[in-house]
Amino acid sequence: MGDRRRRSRGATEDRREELIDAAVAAIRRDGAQVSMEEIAHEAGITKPIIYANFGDKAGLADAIAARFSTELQNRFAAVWTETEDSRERVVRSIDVWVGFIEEDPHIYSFLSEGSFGAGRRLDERRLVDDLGRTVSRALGQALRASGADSGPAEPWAFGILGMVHVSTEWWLERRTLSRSDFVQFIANLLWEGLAGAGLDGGGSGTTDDQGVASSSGSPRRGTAASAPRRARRR
Amino acid sequence: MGDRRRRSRGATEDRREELIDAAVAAIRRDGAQVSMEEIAHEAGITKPIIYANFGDKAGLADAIAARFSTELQNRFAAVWTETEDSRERVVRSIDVWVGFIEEDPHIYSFLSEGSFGAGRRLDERRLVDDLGRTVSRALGQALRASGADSGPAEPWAFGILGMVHVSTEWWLERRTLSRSDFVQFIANLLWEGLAGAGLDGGGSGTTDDQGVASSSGSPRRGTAASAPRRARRR
DNA sequence: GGCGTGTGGTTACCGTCGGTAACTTACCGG
DNA sequence: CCGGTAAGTTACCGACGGTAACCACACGCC
Repeated sequence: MGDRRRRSRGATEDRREELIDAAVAAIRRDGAQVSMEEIAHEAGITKPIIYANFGDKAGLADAIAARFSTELQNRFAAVWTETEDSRERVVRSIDVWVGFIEEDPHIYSFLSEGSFGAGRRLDERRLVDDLGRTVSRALGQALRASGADSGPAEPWAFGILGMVHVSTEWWLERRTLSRSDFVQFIANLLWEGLAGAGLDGGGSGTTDDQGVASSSGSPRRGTAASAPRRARRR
Repeated sequence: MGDRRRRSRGATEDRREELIDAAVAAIRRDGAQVSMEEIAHEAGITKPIIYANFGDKAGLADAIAARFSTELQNRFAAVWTETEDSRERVVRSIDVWVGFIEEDPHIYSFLSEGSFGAGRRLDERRLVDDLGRTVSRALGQALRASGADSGPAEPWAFGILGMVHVSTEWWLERRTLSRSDFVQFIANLLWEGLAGAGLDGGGSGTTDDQGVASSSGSPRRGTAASAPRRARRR
Protein backbone atom coordinates (compact mmCIF):
# COMPACT_ATOMS: atom_id res chain seq x y z
CA MET A 1 0.00 0.00 0.00
CA GLY A 2 0.96 3.63 0.20
CA ASP A 3 4.09 3.90 2.20
CA ARG A 4 3.81 7.59 2.78
CA ARG A 5 4.54 6.95 6.41
CA ARG A 6 8.16 7.90 5.88
CA ARG A 7 8.73 10.95 3.76
CA SER A 8 9.00 14.25 5.44
CA ARG A 9 10.03 13.66 8.95
CA GLY A 10 9.43 17.03 10.47
CA ALA A 11 11.09 19.75 8.54
CA THR A 12 9.64 23.11 9.21
CA GLU A 13 11.44 26.21 8.05
CA ASP A 14 12.14 27.43 11.58
CA ARG A 15 13.54 24.10 12.49
CA ARG A 16 15.95 24.34 9.60
CA GLU A 17 16.97 27.85 10.57
CA GLU A 18 17.61 26.69 14.08
CA LEU A 19 19.77 23.84 12.89
CA ILE A 20 21.69 26.11 10.57
CA ASP A 21 22.38 28.37 13.53
CA ALA A 22 23.82 25.45 15.41
CA ALA A 23 25.88 24.32 12.44
CA VAL A 24 27.32 27.79 12.02
CA ALA A 25 28.21 27.92 15.70
CA ALA A 26 29.86 24.52 15.47
CA ILE A 27 31.87 25.51 12.42
CA ARG A 28 33.02 28.70 14.10
CA ARG A 29 34.07 26.71 17.12
CA ASP A 30 35.65 23.64 15.58
CA GLY A 31 36.73 24.79 12.15
CA ALA A 32 35.64 23.89 8.68
CA GLN A 33 35.87 20.13 9.04
CA VAL A 34 33.34 19.67 11.80
CA SER A 35 31.66 16.32 11.79
CA MET A 36 27.93 15.94 11.50
CA GLU A 37 28.02 14.44 14.94
CA GLU A 38 29.56 17.56 16.36
CA ILE A 39 27.01 19.79 14.68
CA ALA A 40 24.20 17.68 16.04
CA HIS A 41 25.75 17.86 19.47
CA GLU A 42 25.93 21.64 19.22
CA ALA A 43 22.25 21.69 18.35
CA GLY A 44 21.49 19.47 21.32
CA ILE A 45 20.16 16.64 19.19
CA THR A 46 21.45 13.69 17.18
CA LYS A 47 22.52 13.11 13.62
CA PRO A 48 19.41 11.60 12.08
CA ILE A 49 17.49 14.79 12.71
CA ILE A 50 19.92 16.73 10.61
CA TYR A 51 19.68 14.16 7.87
CA ALA A 52 15.90 14.34 8.01
CA ASN A 53 16.07 18.08 7.50
CA PHE A 54 18.83 18.43 4.97
CA GLY A 55 19.20 15.10 3.26
CA ASP A 56 22.95 14.90 3.48
CA LYS A 57 25.96 16.95 4.37
CA ALA A 58 25.96 18.70 1.04
CA GLY A 59 22.37 19.71 1.66
CA LEU A 60 23.31 21.29 4.94
CA ALA A 61 26.28 23.01 3.37
CA ASP A 62 23.99 24.27 0.67
CA ALA A 63 21.59 25.76 3.18
CA ILE A 64 24.42 27.43 5.06
CA ALA A 65 25.83 28.75 1.82
CA ALA A 66 22.46 30.17 0.88
CA ARG A 67 22.31 32.11 4.10
CA PHE A 68 25.73 33.68 3.71
CA SER A 69 25.25 34.16 0.04
CA THR A 70 22.26 36.32 0.81
CA GLU A 71 24.20 38.14 3.46
CA LEU A 72 26.99 38.90 1.03
CA GLN A 73 24.65 39.97 -1.70
CA ASN A 74 23.06 42.42 0.67
CA ARG A 75 26.42 43.93 1.41
CA PHE A 76 27.16 44.19 -2.27
CA ALA A 77 23.85 45.84 -2.89
CA ALA A 78 24.65 48.37 -0.18
CA VAL A 79 27.94 49.18 -1.83
CA TRP A 80 26.20 49.57 -5.12
CA THR A 81 23.71 52.08 -3.81
CA GLU A 82 26.28 54.02 -1.83
CA THR A 83 28.61 54.58 -4.75
CA GLU A 84 28.44 55.93 -8.25
CA ASP A 85 31.87 55.53 -9.70
CA SER A 86 32.49 52.14 -11.32
CA ARG A 87 36.01 51.77 -10.13
CA GLU A 88 35.03 52.72 -6.64
CA ARG A 89 32.43 50.01 -6.74
CA VAL A 90 34.97 47.44 -7.73
CA VAL A 91 37.26 48.43 -4.90
CA ARG A 92 34.54 48.39 -2.30
CA SER A 93 33.09 45.12 -3.52
CA ILE A 94 36.43 43.42 -3.26
CA ASP A 95 36.79 44.87 0.19
CA VAL A 96 33.42 43.46 1.19
CA TRP A 97 34.50 40.03 0.09
CA VAL A 98 37.87 40.23 1.80
CA GLY A 99 36.21 41.58 4.90
CA PHE A 100 33.85 38.66 5.06
CA ILE A 101 36.67 36.19 4.78
CA GLU A 102 38.63 38.00 7.41
CA GLU A 103 35.84 38.23 9.94
CA ASP A 104 34.55 34.69 9.56
CA PRO A 105 37.42 32.58 8.28
CA HIS A 106 36.10 29.21 9.37
CA ILE A 107 32.75 29.77 7.78
CA TYR A 108 34.38 30.93 4.61
CA SER A 109 36.67 27.94 4.63
CA PHE A 110 33.72 25.64 5.07
CA LEU A 111 31.82 27.25 2.24
CA SER A 112 34.68 27.47 -0.18
CA GLU A 113 35.62 23.86 0.37
CA GLY A 114 32.38 22.95 -1.25
CA SER A 115 32.45 25.83 -3.65
CA PHE A 116 35.93 26.14 -5.06
CA GLY A 117 37.18 22.63 -4.63
CA ALA A 118 36.77 20.57 -7.75
CA GLY A 119 34.69 17.48 -8.12
CA ARG A 120 31.16 18.73 -8.00
CA ARG A 121 29.17 20.43 -10.64
CA LEU A 122 29.31 24.18 -10.58
CA ASP A 123 25.64 24.68 -9.92
CA GLU A 124 25.89 22.48 -6.86
CA ARG A 125 28.21 24.94 -5.25
CA ARG A 126 25.82 27.47 -3.95
CA LEU A 127 28.17 30.22 -2.97
CA VAL A 128 30.12 30.48 -6.17
CA ASP A 129 27.07 29.81 -8.26
CA ASP A 130 24.97 32.50 -6.59
CA LEU A 131 27.64 35.11 -6.57
CA GLY A 132 28.71 34.21 -10.07
CA ARG A 133 25.21 34.81 -11.29
CA THR A 134 24.98 38.09 -9.47
CA VAL A 135 28.29 39.42 -10.65
CA SER A 136 27.64 38.28 -14.18
CA ARG A 137 24.30 40.04 -14.20
CA ALA A 138 25.73 43.29 -12.92
CA LEU A 139 28.59 43.00 -15.35
CA GLY A 140 26.34 42.28 -18.27
CA GLN A 141 24.23 45.31 -17.55
CA ALA A 142 27.21 47.55 -17.14
CA LEU A 143 28.71 46.30 -20.36
CA ARG A 144 25.55 46.84 -22.31
CA ALA A 145 25.06 50.23 -20.72
CA SER A 146 28.39 51.36 -22.03
CA GLY A 147 27.74 49.94 -25.44
CA ALA A 148 30.15 47.05 -25.13
CA ASP A 149 29.56 43.40 -25.90
CA SER A 150 28.09 41.64 -22.90
CA GLY A 151 29.25 38.23 -24.08
CA PRO A 152 32.18 37.91 -21.69
CA ALA A 153 30.09 38.81 -18.65
CA GLU A 154 29.63 35.27 -17.43
CA PRO A 155 33.15 33.91 -17.83
CA TRP A 156 34.49 37.14 -16.44
CA ALA A 157 32.26 36.90 -13.40
CA PHE A 158 33.62 33.49 -12.47
CA GLY A 159 37.13 34.58 -13.26
CA ILE A 160 36.75 37.50 -10.90
CA LEU A 161 35.46 35.29 -8.12
CA GLY A 162 38.40 32.96 -8.51
CA MET A 163 40.83 35.82 -8.59
CA VAL A 164 39.57 37.33 -5.39
CA HIS A 165 39.27 33.96 -3.69
CA VAL A 166 42.77 32.73 -4.32
CA SER A 167 44.56 36.01 -3.89
CA THR A 168 42.77 36.58 -0.61
CA GLU A 169 43.86 33.20 0.63
CA TRP A 170 47.38 34.24 -0.20
CA TRP A 171 46.93 37.50 1.65
CA LEU A 172 45.45 35.89 4.75
CA GLU A 173 48.42 33.62 5.04
CA ARG A 174 51.16 36.11 4.36
CA ARG A 175 49.71 39.28 5.79
CA THR A 176 52.64 41.21 4.41
CA LEU A 177 50.32 43.97 3.27
CA SER A 178 47.65 46.01 4.92
CA ARG A 179 44.18 45.01 3.92
CA SER A 180 43.56 48.24 2.07
CA ASP A 181 46.82 47.94 0.14
CA PHE A 182 45.95 44.41 -0.83
CA VAL A 183 42.50 45.38 -1.97
CA GLN A 184 43.96 48.20 -4.00
CA PHE A 185 46.40 45.85 -5.70
CA ILE A 186 43.71 43.42 -6.69
CA ALA A 187 41.39 46.19 -7.77
CA ASN A 188 44.15 47.61 -9.92
CA LEU A 189 44.69 44.32 -11.64
CA LEU A 190 41.01 43.84 -12.16
CA TRP A 191 40.39 47.33 -13.35
CA GLU A 192 43.37 48.15 -15.49
CA GLY A 193 44.74 44.71 -16.20
CA LEU A 194 48.33 43.86 -16.80
CA ALA A 195 48.60 46.41 -19.56
CA GLY A 196 47.73 49.09 -17.05
CA ALA A 197 50.85 48.26 -15.11
CA GLY A 198 52.99 49.15 -18.06
CA LEU A 199 53.74 45.63 -19.16
CA ASP A 200 52.87 46.31 -22.75
CA GLY A 201 55.36 49.09 -23.14
CA GLY A 202 58.54 47.87 -21.50
CA GLY A 203 61.23 45.48 -22.64
CA SER A 204 59.68 42.21 -23.51
CA GLY A 205 62.53 40.56 -25.31
CA THR A 206 65.32 41.03 -22.84
CA THR A 207 65.23 39.39 -19.48
CA ASP A 208 62.14 37.34 -19.66
CA ASP A 209 62.76 33.80 -20.74
CA GLN A 210 64.76 33.32 -17.58
CA GLY A 211 61.75 34.15 -15.57
CA VAL A 212 59.95 30.99 -16.38
CA ALA A 213 62.61 28.58 -17.44
CA SER A 214 64.50 28.73 -14.18
CA SER A 215 61.34 28.18 -12.22
CA SER A 216 61.78 25.32 -9.82
CA GLY A 217 65.00 23.78 -10.99
CA SER A 218 65.13 20.09 -11.66
CA PRO A 219 61.98 18.08 -12.19
CA ARG A 220 61.98 16.53 -8.78
CA ARG A 221 63.46 17.81 -5.64
CA GLY A 222 64.05 15.99 -2.43
CA THR A 223 61.65 18.10 -0.47
CA ALA A 224 58.84 15.64 -0.23
CA ALA A 225 61.13 12.66 -0.13
CA SER A 226 60.46 9.24 1.12
CA ALA A 227 61.04 9.56 4.80
CA PRO A 228 57.80 9.10 6.63
CA ARG A 229 56.24 12.49 6.88
CA ARG A 230 55.09 13.68 10.19
CA ALA A 231 51.42 13.30 10.67
CA ARG A 232 49.79 16.41 9.37
CA ARG A 233 47.23 17.85 11.72
CA ARG A 234 43.89 16.13 12.50
CA MET B 1 80.71 8.25 5.55
CA GLY B 2 77.12 9.39 5.28
CA ASP B 3 74.41 7.05 6.31
CA ARG B 4 73.66 5.40 3.03
CA ARG B 5 70.89 3.27 4.40
CA ARG B 6 68.93 6.33 5.40
CA ARG B 7 65.46 5.17 4.67
CA SER B 8 64.40 2.40 6.94
CA ARG B 9 61.79 1.20 4.56
CA GLY B 10 62.75 0.81 0.92
CA ALA B 11 62.10 3.95 -1.03
CA THR B 12 64.25 4.43 -4.07
CA GLU B 13 63.53 7.24 -6.47
CA ASP B 14 62.56 4.85 -9.26
CA ARG B 15 60.19 3.09 -6.97
CA ARG B 16 58.47 6.34 -6.26
CA GLU B 17 58.22 7.20 -9.93
CA GLU B 18 56.73 3.83 -10.60
CA LEU B 19 54.14 4.29 -7.89
CA ILE B 20 53.30 7.74 -9.16
CA ASP B 21 52.74 6.24 -12.59
CA ALA B 22 50.29 3.81 -11.10
CA ALA B 23 48.55 6.49 -9.12
CA VAL B 24 48.17 8.63 -12.20
CA ALA B 25 46.74 5.71 -14.12
CA ALA B 26 44.32 4.98 -11.30
CA ILE B 27 43.17 8.58 -11.14
CA ARG B 28 42.65 8.69 -14.88
CA ARG B 29 40.64 5.52 -14.68
CA ASP B 30 38.57 6.06 -11.54
CA GLY B 31 38.43 9.81 -11.18
CA ALA B 32 39.81 12.21 -8.65
CA GLN B 33 38.53 10.45 -5.56
CA VAL B 34 40.35 7.16 -5.97
CA SER B 35 41.06 5.38 -2.75
CA MET B 36 44.56 4.49 -1.68
CA GLU B 37 43.49 0.90 -1.91
CA GLU B 38 42.63 1.32 -5.55
CA ILE B 39 45.90 3.03 -6.32
CA ALA B 40 47.80 0.25 -4.60
CA HIS B 41 45.83 -2.30 -6.56
CA GLU B 42 46.67 -0.52 -9.80
CA ALA B 43 50.32 -0.70 -8.84
CA GLY B 44 49.96 -4.40 -8.07
CA ILE B 45 50.84 -3.99 -4.42
CA THR B 46 49.19 -3.10 -1.14
CA LYS B 47 48.60 0.09 0.76
CA PRO B 48 51.42 0.05 3.31
CA ILE B 49 53.98 0.25 0.53
CA ILE B 50 52.53 3.50 -0.64
CA TYR B 51 52.53 4.83 2.89
CA ALA B 52 56.15 3.77 3.29
CA ASN B 53 57.05 5.76 0.20
CA PHE B 54 54.94 8.84 0.58
CA GLY B 55 53.98 9.09 4.20
CA ASP B 56 50.34 9.82 3.68
CA LYS B 57 47.87 10.63 0.98
CA ALA B 58 48.88 14.27 0.94
CA GLY B 59 52.45 13.19 0.36
CA LEU B 60 51.45 11.18 -2.65
CA ALA B 61 49.34 14.03 -3.94
CA ASP B 62 52.28 16.29 -3.45
CA ALA B 63 54.55 14.05 -5.51
CA ILE B 64 51.99 13.84 -8.27
CA ALA B 65 51.54 17.58 -8.21
CA ALA B 66 55.28 18.07 -8.47
CA ARG B 67 55.39 16.00 -11.62
CA PHE B 68 52.62 17.87 -13.37
CA SER B 69 53.81 21.17 -12.05
CA THR B 70 57.10 20.56 -13.81
CA GLU B 71 55.30 19.50 -16.93
CA LEU B 72 53.27 22.67 -16.93
CA GLN B 73 56.24 24.87 -16.25
CA ASN B 74 58.01 23.36 -19.22
CA ARG B 75 55.10 24.22 -21.41
CA PHE B 76 55.08 27.76 -20.11
CA ALA B 77 58.77 28.05 -20.72
CA ALA B 78 58.23 26.93 -24.30
CA VAL B 79 55.60 29.59 -24.81
CA TRP B 80 57.93 32.14 -23.35
CA THR B 81 60.74 31.35 -25.76
CA GLU B 82 58.48 31.09 -28.76
CA THR B 83 56.91 34.50 -28.32
CA GLU B 84 58.02 38.07 -27.90
CA ASP B 85 54.90 40.07 -27.42
CA SER B 86 53.67 40.29 -23.84
CA ARG B 87 50.03 40.06 -24.62
CA GLU B 88 50.62 37.13 -26.90
CA ARG B 89 52.40 35.42 -24.05
CA VAL B 90 49.46 35.95 -21.76
CA VAL B 91 47.07 34.48 -24.29
CA ARG B 92 49.20 31.46 -24.98
CA SER B 93 49.91 30.82 -21.33
CA ILE B 94 46.25 30.79 -20.51
CA ASP B 95 45.72 28.46 -23.40
CA VAL B 96 48.37 26.11 -22.06
CA TRP B 97 46.60 25.97 -18.74
CA VAL B 98 43.17 25.44 -20.25
CA GLY B 99 44.59 22.83 -22.56
CA PHE B 100 46.03 20.89 -19.69
CA ILE B 101 42.74 20.90 -17.85
CA GLU B 102 40.92 19.84 -20.95
CA GLU B 103 43.19 16.98 -21.84
CA ASP B 104 43.56 15.54 -18.36
CA PRO B 105 40.49 16.54 -16.40
CA HIS B 106 40.65 13.88 -13.72
CA ILE B 107 44.24 14.62 -12.94
CA TYR B 108 43.54 18.30 -12.80
CA SER B 109 40.58 17.68 -10.58
CA PHE B 110 42.69 15.59 -8.26
CA LEU B 111 45.38 18.22 -8.08
CA SER B 112 43.13 21.18 -7.65
CA GLU B 113 41.18 19.50 -4.90
CA GLY B 114 44.27 19.70 -2.80
CA SER B 115 45.38 22.98 -4.27
CA PHE B 116 42.42 25.27 -4.49
CA GLY B 117 40.22 23.84 -1.82
CA ALA B 118 40.59 25.61 1.48
CA GLY B 119 41.80 24.10 4.68
CA ARG B 120 45.47 23.55 4.13
CA ARG B 121 48.24 26.03 4.14
CA LEU B 122 49.09 27.54 0.81
CA ASP B 123 52.60 26.20 0.68
CA GLU B 124 51.30 22.70 1.19
CA ARG B 125 49.45 22.90 -2.07
CA ARG B 126 52.17 22.14 -4.48
CA LEU B 127 50.50 23.01 -7.73
CA VAL B 128 49.25 26.44 -6.82
CA ASP B 129 52.32 27.19 -4.79
CA ASP B 130 54.75 26.24 -7.56
CA LEU B 131 52.89 27.99 -10.30
CA GLY B 132 52.24 30.97 -8.09
CA ARG B 133 55.93 31.35 -7.49
CA THR B 134 56.72 31.01 -11.16
CA VAL B 135 54.13 33.48 -12.31
CA SER B 136 55.03 35.91 -9.60
CA ARG B 137 58.68 35.74 -10.59
CA ALA B 138 57.95 36.33 -14.25
CA LEU B 139 55.58 39.11 -13.36
CA GLY B 140 58.02 40.75 -11.01
CA GLN B 141 60.71 40.80 -13.65
CA ALA B 142 58.41 42.15 -16.28
CA LEU B 143 57.21 44.87 -13.96
CA ARG B 144 60.68 45.92 -13.03
CA ALA B 145 61.78 45.79 -16.66
CA SER B 146 59.13 48.28 -17.58
CA GLY B 147 59.95 50.50 -14.67
CA ALA B 148 56.83 49.70 -12.69
CA ASP B 149 56.56 48.74 -9.05
CA SER B 150 56.97 45.00 -8.63
CA GLY B 151 55.15 44.96 -5.32
CA PRO B 152 51.88 43.55 -6.60
CA ALA B 153 53.60 40.69 -8.42
CA GLU B 154 52.88 38.09 -5.80
CA PRO B 155 49.24 38.83 -5.02
CA TRP B 156 48.60 39.27 -8.71
CA ALA B 157 50.13 35.93 -9.51
CA PHE B 158 47.79 34.10 -7.19
CA GLY B 159 44.88 36.15 -8.35
CA ILE B 160 45.63 35.18 -11.92
CA LEU B 161 45.79 31.52 -11.04
CA GLY B 162 42.45 31.70 -9.32
CA MET B 163 40.92 33.57 -12.19
CA VAL B 164 42.00 31.03 -14.76
CA HIS B 165 41.09 28.12 -12.52
CA VAL B 166 37.54 29.09 -11.73
CA SER B 167 36.65 30.53 -15.10
CA THR B 168 37.96 27.40 -16.79
CA GLU B 169 35.81 25.25 -14.58
CA TRP B 170 32.89 27.33 -15.69
CA TRP B 171 33.88 26.92 -19.31
CA LEU B 172 34.34 23.16 -19.08
CA GLU B 173 30.86 22.77 -17.71
CA ARG B 174 29.04 25.10 -20.03
CA ARG B 175 31.02 24.75 -23.21
CA THR B 176 28.98 27.54 -24.76
CA LEU B 177 32.11 29.03 -26.27
CA SER B 178 34.91 27.70 -28.36
CA ARG B 179 38.11 27.23 -26.46
CA SER B 180 39.87 29.99 -28.35
CA ASP B 181 37.02 32.43 -27.75
CA PHE B 182 37.06 31.62 -24.08
CA VAL B 183 40.79 32.09 -23.84
CA GLN B 184 40.49 35.40 -25.61
CA PHE B 185 37.84 36.58 -23.19
CA ILE B 186 39.90 35.75 -20.17
CA ALA B 187 43.02 37.19 -21.71
CA ASN B 188 41.15 40.38 -22.44
CA LEU B 189 40.03 40.70 -18.87
CA LEU B 190 43.47 39.97 -17.60
CA TRP B 191 45.20 42.27 -20.01
CA GLU B 192 42.96 45.28 -20.24
CA GLY B 193 40.85 44.87 -17.14
CA LEU B 194 37.30 46.01 -16.73
CA ALA B 195 38.20 49.52 -17.74
CA GLY B 196 39.32 48.19 -21.09
CA ALA B 197 35.81 47.00 -21.77
CA GLY B 198 34.51 50.53 -21.56
CA LEU B 199 33.05 50.25 -18.10
CA ASP B 200 34.67 53.44 -16.94
CA GLY B 201 33.09 55.59 -19.59
CA GLY B 202 29.48 54.49 -19.74
CA GLY B 203 26.53 55.25 -17.54
CA SER B 204 27.31 54.18 -14.04
CA GLY B 205 24.43 55.76 -12.20
CA THR B 206 21.54 54.60 -14.27
CA THR B 207 20.64 50.95 -14.41
CA ASP B 208 23.08 49.39 -12.06
CA ASP B 209 21.72 49.10 -8.55
CA GLN B 210 19.11 46.71 -9.87
CA GLY B 211 21.83 44.44 -11.01
CA VAL B 212 22.83 43.37 -7.57
CA ALA B 213 19.80 43.90 -5.46
CA SER B 214 17.60 41.54 -7.38
CA SER B 215 20.18 38.79 -7.17
CA SER B 216 18.67 35.51 -6.08
CA GLY B 217 15.28 36.61 -4.91
CA SER B 218 14.19 35.57 -1.48
CA PRO B 219 16.70 34.46 1.14
CA ARG B 220 15.93 30.79 0.90
CA ARG B 221 14.40 28.77 -1.80
CA GLY B 222 13.04 25.28 -1.50
CA THR B 223 15.58 23.74 -3.82
CA ALA B 224 17.55 21.78 -1.31
CA ALA B 225 14.66 21.02 0.93
CA SER B 226 14.21 18.10 3.21
CA ALA B 227 13.55 15.34 0.75
CA PRO B 228 16.39 12.85 0.61
CA ARG B 229 18.85 13.90 -2.04
CA ARG B 230 20.06 11.51 -4.63
CA ALA B 231 23.32 9.91 -3.81
CA ARG B 232 26.13 11.99 -5.18
CA ARG B 233 28.47 9.99 -7.33
CA ARG B 234 30.48 7.26 -5.71
C1' DG C 1 -9.27 4.32 31.67
C1' DG C 2 -6.84 1.28 28.46
C1' DC C 3 -5.28 1.39 23.43
C1' DG C 4 -3.75 1.75 18.71
C1' DT C 5 -1.26 5.07 16.03
C1' DG C 6 1.94 8.20 14.21
C1' DT C 7 5.31 11.62 15.05
C1' DG C 8 9.89 13.24 16.76
C1' DG C 9 13.78 11.32 18.62
C1' DT C 10 17.46 7.94 19.91
C1' DT C 11 20.53 3.95 19.81
C1' DA C 12 23.12 1.12 17.41
C1' DC C 13 24.64 -0.13 13.44
C1' DC C 14 26.91 -0.40 8.37
C1' DG C 15 30.42 0.66 4.69
C1' DT C 16 34.21 3.21 3.30
C1' DC C 17 38.43 5.12 3.80
C1' DG C 18 42.92 6.76 5.65
C1' DG C 19 46.41 4.96 8.32
C1' DT C 20 49.10 1.39 11.07
C1' DA C 21 50.66 -2.70 13.84
C1' DA C 22 52.16 -6.97 13.61
C1' DC C 23 53.03 -11.04 11.33
C1' DT C 24 55.32 -13.55 7.37
C1' DT C 25 58.15 -14.67 3.60
C1' DA C 26 62.52 -14.33 0.90
C1' DC C 27 67.16 -13.53 0.70
C1' DC C 28 72.07 -13.49 2.37
C1' DG C 29 76.29 -13.89 4.92
C1' DG C 30 78.60 -17.03 8.15
C1' DC D 1 71.63 -24.99 8.49
C1' DC D 2 70.81 -20.62 10.96
C1' DG D 3 69.94 -16.15 12.35
C1' DG D 4 68.90 -11.45 10.92
C1' DT D 5 67.20 -7.96 7.99
C1' DA D 6 64.47 -5.97 4.38
C1' DA D 7 60.43 -6.73 1.63
C1' DG D 8 55.39 -7.22 1.58
C1' DT D 9 50.95 -8.85 3.37
C1' DT D 10 47.04 -9.48 6.38
C1' DA D 11 44.23 -7.80 9.56
C1' DC D 12 43.07 -4.42 12.16
C1' DC D 13 41.76 0.53 14.25
C1' DG D 14 39.25 4.92 14.43
C1' DA D 15 36.66 8.51 12.24
C1' DC D 16 33.06 9.72 9.60
C1' DG D 17 28.88 9.94 6.51
C1' DG D 18 24.71 7.85 6.33
C1' DT D 19 20.68 4.70 7.78
C1' DA D 20 17.64 1.17 9.89
C1' DA D 21 15.27 -0.10 13.51
C1' DC D 22 13.61 0.69 17.74
C1' DC D 23 11.30 3.82 21.57
C1' DA D 24 8.36 7.29 24.02
C1' DC D 25 4.90 10.01 24.42
C1' DA D 26 0.83 12.62 23.27
C1' DC D 27 -3.66 12.23 21.36
C1' DG D 28 -8.06 10.92 19.79
C1' DC D 29 -11.26 6.83 20.03
C1' DC D 30 -14.13 3.38 21.74
